[in-house]
Amino acid sequence: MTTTVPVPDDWPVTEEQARAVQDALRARVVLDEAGPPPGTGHVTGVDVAYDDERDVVAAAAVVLDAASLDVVAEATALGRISFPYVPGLLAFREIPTVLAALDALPCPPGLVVCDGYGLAHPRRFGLAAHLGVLTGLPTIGVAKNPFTFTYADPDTPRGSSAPLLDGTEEVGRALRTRDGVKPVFVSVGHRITLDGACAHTLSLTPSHRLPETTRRADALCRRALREATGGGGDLSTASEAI
DNA sequence: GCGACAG
DNA sequence: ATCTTGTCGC
Repeated sequence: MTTTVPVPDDWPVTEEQARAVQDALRARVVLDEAGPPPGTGHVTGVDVAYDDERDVVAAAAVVLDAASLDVVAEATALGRISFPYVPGLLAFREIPTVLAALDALPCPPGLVVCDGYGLAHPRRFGLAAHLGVLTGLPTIGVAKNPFTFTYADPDTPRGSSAPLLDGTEEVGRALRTRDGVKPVFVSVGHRITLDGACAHTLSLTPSHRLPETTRRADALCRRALREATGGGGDLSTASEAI
């Protein structure tokens, strides 16, 4: 079942308002917890796909058994685009629909793995940190690009890593998940350590560069978007359906 | 001022 | 993110 969600009435409209929300919420990030042990319990991937023309967002949450990486549960949600894409403000574009997908799950999500950053962010409050504070769940961010940050190329073998730096501050880690393949960029979201976040990322990448959580969530939200728009029906009825 | 910039 | 063909490789 795909649930539908409106943009909250108090959602920020300007970039200035959005930055103020980040500055207010970032004090609530919890950084003194070890986080769940890798390979146990549930791990949930969340991702979002867009159709800017029709103003539709589809989000997916896919729960995996952390040990087997089998799919335990999944949910999707549809919404309207709640904010334009602005580097540093990605969370305001994704969070309402992602929260709806998480709420629609029939079981606890456990650790949530986001497609993007946590503390590796201009104001140390990226998508994963924001989602963690709003849900209270442990979260990590695994991004495909280094954003504005710098890093030295990790050694060739899978498991090698190098600090992801904002100047001299380590805000995350460039982590090699496959031999000789471009690393992913891991950062803490909420209620977990950076070492824990990297251990989970390696546990979720037995055969691909990106975590299985991200891969499953990406495939599911694209399918949900296709079925809501691309599938059949004209543009107006597709929008009315939301 | 200009360019870069998670998704 | 999204627009897009064929192609190399596990």
